[in-house]
Amino acid sequence: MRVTTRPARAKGDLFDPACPTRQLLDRIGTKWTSMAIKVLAGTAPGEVRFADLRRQMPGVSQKMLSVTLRSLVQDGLVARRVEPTVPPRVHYRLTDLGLSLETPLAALRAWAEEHMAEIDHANAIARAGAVDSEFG
Amino acid sequence: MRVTTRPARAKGDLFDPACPTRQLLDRIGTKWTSMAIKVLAGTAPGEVRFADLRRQMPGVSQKMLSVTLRSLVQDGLVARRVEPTVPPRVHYRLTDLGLSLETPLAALRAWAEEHMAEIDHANAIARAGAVDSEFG
DNA sequence: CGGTATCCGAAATGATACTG
DNA sequence: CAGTATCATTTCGGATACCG
Repeated sequence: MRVTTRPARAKGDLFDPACPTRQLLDRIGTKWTSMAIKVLAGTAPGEVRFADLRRQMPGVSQKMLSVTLRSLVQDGLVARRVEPTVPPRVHYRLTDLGLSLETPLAALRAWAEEHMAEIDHANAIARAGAVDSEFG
Repeated sequence: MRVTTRPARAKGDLFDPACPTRQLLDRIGTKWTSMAIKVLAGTAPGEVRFADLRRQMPGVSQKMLSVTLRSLVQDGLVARRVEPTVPPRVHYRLTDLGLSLETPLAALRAWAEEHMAEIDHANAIARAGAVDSEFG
């Protein structure tokens, strides 16, 4: 997953340099990243402030939102703008690159909304089977 | 990420029951899941044996492949067939559900292959900036 | 307001050894 | 061959406290 530091690239390259998918999933697979992108995409091309973003992401801690946004900014997916007022106001928006990621991500969301019930059902069956075997 | 046990659903539901995307990313975001799906999709509708699968996934340990496949089977994305020979031969293939997931996943892979260089570049810039500030 | 630093528990992954 | 069990390591994420 790796949200915080990003120096583990060298290790990954050792056994599979040609797998950008894994690198991408390391990013969007973190707990809050895809949700942040979704909210930012919903606001695009407008900007959102830190506190607003946090309000739209129930359960996220201040630290994790900060860490998530920092990594997105570092990856060039999100742009950060600071108003030098006191207190400062910080605005976030998706870059063009970030927006282009929204398309395949939205497709994945659509699949999830359409099929997660089937996955849940499969898990229920598997759970029931495990219980059955305990009765046997 | 959660590949092994799957009882943490209750906790997630507490703050966001309507987010199947997170649940899906909890699954495909694990280190080996998406790679396994990719290999299985490349072989579909045929089957692949455990050892073959492992050979096509450089770096995966026997344990992690086993854990990954078990979770995919439990989720109904992969079907498992055992030949009762000695030694036994176990075959894996994507279910229809798993195959349907391949489509949005392939879109994500395409995006990754097309744009990861830009992400790397953004990271290089960010890295350089951090170095610059140390010179300042 | 918008962070950062630190500590801690939980979870993922890997190495190794053993089994049917 | 295809696992499972156990142990050790790494990383993630949350809580808390402090800063400009």
